[in-house]
Amino acid sequence: MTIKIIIADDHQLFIDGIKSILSKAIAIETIGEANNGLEVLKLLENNLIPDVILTDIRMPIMDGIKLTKTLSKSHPTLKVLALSMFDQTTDVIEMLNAGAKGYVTKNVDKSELITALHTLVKGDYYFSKNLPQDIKAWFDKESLQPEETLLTKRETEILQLIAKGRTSLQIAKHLKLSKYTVDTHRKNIHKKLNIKSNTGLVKYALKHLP
Amino acid sequence: MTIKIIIADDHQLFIDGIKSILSKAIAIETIGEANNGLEVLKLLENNLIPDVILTDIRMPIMDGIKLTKTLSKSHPTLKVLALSMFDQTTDVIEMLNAGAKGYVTKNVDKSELITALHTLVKGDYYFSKNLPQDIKAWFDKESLQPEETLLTKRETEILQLIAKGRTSLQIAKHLKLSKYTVDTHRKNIHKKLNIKSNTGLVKYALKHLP
DNA sequence: ATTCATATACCTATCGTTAGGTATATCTAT
DNA sequence: ATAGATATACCTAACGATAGGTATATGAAT
Repeated sequence: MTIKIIIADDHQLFIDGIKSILSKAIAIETIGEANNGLEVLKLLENNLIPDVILTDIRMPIMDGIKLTKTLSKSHPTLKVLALSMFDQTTDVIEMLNAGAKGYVTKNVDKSELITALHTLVKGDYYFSKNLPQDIKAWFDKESLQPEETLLTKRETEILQLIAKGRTSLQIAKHLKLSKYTVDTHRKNIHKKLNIKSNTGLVKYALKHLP
Repeated sequence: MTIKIIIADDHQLFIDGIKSILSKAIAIETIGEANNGLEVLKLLENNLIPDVILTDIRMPIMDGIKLTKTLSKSHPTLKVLALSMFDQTTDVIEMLNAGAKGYVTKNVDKSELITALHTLVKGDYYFSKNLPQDIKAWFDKESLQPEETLLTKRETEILQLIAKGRTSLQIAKHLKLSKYTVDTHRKNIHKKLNIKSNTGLVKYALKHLP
C-alpha cells in the first residue's frame, strides 16, 4: 500500500528536493505540493486526499500551525508531520496541540524522514532525536495540554519577572529566595523550553504568558 | 562536459534533496557534500575539486561567507553559488564581496537551480529573480531615510540583531565591525530609548520594528 | 514506603552586558 | 566652512547571565 503525501513548504527548492528523495523511496508517492497552508486546503477541496501532510511551520499566508488546527477538524484521519528548521520546544508543542503526529527537524537525513512517514501511517508518533527528551515523556504519560503543565508555578512566576527585566538578584529578594535558587530555576526553564538566551526567554514569555 | 559540484549546507535533508534533484539532471554530478565550510576545505585538500560549490550562507563552524573568502584566495577559478533562505541585501552583498558568482534563494525551483549552475560555469553571474537585478545599481543607489526615526539605520539594524538573540560579538562579525563599535551603538540605543537592559531592548524591538 | 517532581541552596569559571569614558572620520545641512 | 549627527574604534571595571556541577527537604502519587 503506497503512502500518499502532500508537501507544504514556502521554499520551492526544498519541496523539489523532498519530492526527489521520496520518488526513489518505495511505497511513497507525492501527490501534491503547496507553498503555504491555504494551498494545502485548496488541494484537499479538489479531492486530492493524502495519507500524510508533510509541512513546514513558518510559511506566509497560512502557517503550519493554523493549517494543522484546521485539518484536525476537517480531516481528522489525516496525519500531519511537521518539518522544521527549529527545535524550540514551543514550536513542537504548538504543533502537537494543533494535532500534528510527528515532528522532524531539517537536519535529519533522508532515511529518518522515510522512517517518520512510515511510523505515522502505522498510527504512532514520531519525533527526531535532537528534540528535548521531555516531549516524549509527556506523551508517554498521555498528559494533555502539555503547554499548560510545561513550567511549574514557580518557574512561571520567575519567568514573568525575568521578562519584566528583573535581574536574578532582584527576583530573589522579591520572592525571598536565594539568588542561587533563582538561577537554578532559570536553568530549568532553559532546559524545558530548549532556549538558551535571556532574549529567547523574554520572547517566549511575551508570547505565552499573561 | 559534466559539471562537478560540492554541496555545503548544515541541514542534511536539504543536501539529500539537492543531490537527488541533480542526480536526475544531465551533465551535473555531485562529487561531495559538507555540513559546514571547513568540511568543504577538507574535501579540496583531498584533491576533490569541483567546478562549482553550492553553499548555504549560515552554517556552524565556518559560514558561507568565510568559506567563499578563503576559496577566492586558494582556488580563484572555483565558482561559488550562494544558496540561501534569505534575500536580505546585506547577505547578497557580503557574498559578492567575498567572491561569490551567484546567489539564489531557496524558493527557486529545480530548473532555475540548474540554470544557475550552467550560467556560472559559462563564466557569467547569476541572481535569482527575486533579488535586486542590478547589484551595482544598489551600491550606487541612495538609500532613503523615511520620516523622523528616532534610531538611525545602523542602530535599527543592530537592534534587530539584538532582538534575535545575537551577542555583540556575533553582530560585530556579521556586520564586519569591531565589538567595541557595536557596544557603542548599543549604548546610544539605550540612551535614545531610555532603556537600560537587554530585556527592554528586545521588548521594544518586538513592538516597534519589523 | 519509596519514588518522583518540585523547590530550595550552594560553588565556580566563563561569557556577555552595562557604564564610564576618549577619539576620529565622514557625511549633511546651514 | 563649519557645526552637528552619524559611524567607527578602543579601554576597563563592574555587574549579570550561563553552564557545569552537587545536595537537601517536602509533598504527591504508586
